[in-house]
Amino acid sequence: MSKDPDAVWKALGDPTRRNILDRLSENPRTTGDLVTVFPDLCRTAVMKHLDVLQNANLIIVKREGRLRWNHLNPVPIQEICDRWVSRHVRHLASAASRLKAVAESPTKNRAKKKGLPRDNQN
Amino acid sequence: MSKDPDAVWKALGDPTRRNILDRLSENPRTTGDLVTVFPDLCRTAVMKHLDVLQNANLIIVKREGRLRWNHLNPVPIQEICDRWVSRHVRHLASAASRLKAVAESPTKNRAKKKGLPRDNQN
DNA sequence: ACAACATGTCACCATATGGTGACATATGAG
DNA sequence: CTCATATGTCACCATATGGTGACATGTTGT
Repeated sequence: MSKDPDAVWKALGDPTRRNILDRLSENPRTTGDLVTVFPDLCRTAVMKHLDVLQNANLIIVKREGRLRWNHLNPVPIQEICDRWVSRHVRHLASAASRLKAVAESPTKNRAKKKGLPRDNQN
Repeated sequence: MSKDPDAVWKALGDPTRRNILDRLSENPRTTGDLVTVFPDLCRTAVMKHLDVLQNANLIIVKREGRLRWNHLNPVPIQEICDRWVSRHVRHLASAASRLKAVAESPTKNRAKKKGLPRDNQN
């Protein structure tokens, strides 16, 4: 369903948009309602953010008369998280232990290049 | 450890930086090595990305002589994912089922405003 | 029908961002 | 010591981005 992870990550990179998604995760809201949530922003700014979210498939928009209802679509978020975690969980673990080893051995104790627990860098 | 989730999310919003993290999750690499991974980018561009990642605490930098080693710090990623998931898992579930209900009931069948499974919009 | 309400669209703007080349500095190798 | 290697720093640039106000369009309520 999420065609473009890049668009999803990019959309999540902005705090206002994450805040919008927070609100929508509680219940759907009309655009006008969301505008009141951000009194420091003008309406069109909020609409722009919603546009980004819609293009990233993070929200589903339903028009009812003059009301535009915005619904959270949780699937892309779950997808990128799952994908990220499944890709990295073993790597994350080994990276963490490696990081721990680096942190615990002072730099000056290192041999020149031999015996380092590092893989080929080239 | 991750002082600023905004910085983490923002850092993850860029595909090059996510790619860098992918590589570092396998094993640490020197800056020069990472530069060779992105032959389409000039060195300083890669360094800029690493700077963003470092400022977001997503990598730990260790200087060894003229080599700069970059290590993945998996903690902030795990933190924002955990926080995001824990905050939204129940909301995500209810939002998903609500979305499903919206998708399954044609718009014109809706009563005016009464009986809608929506909460107070204000 | 008309006014109020809600949203859509567009042009503009200041700042941010991802990228570049050039110069500088530090370390390593011979 | 000199040269090679690796990185640091800076200024610049084109494009992107988050924001604004104004005008336009569609729907609802009276």
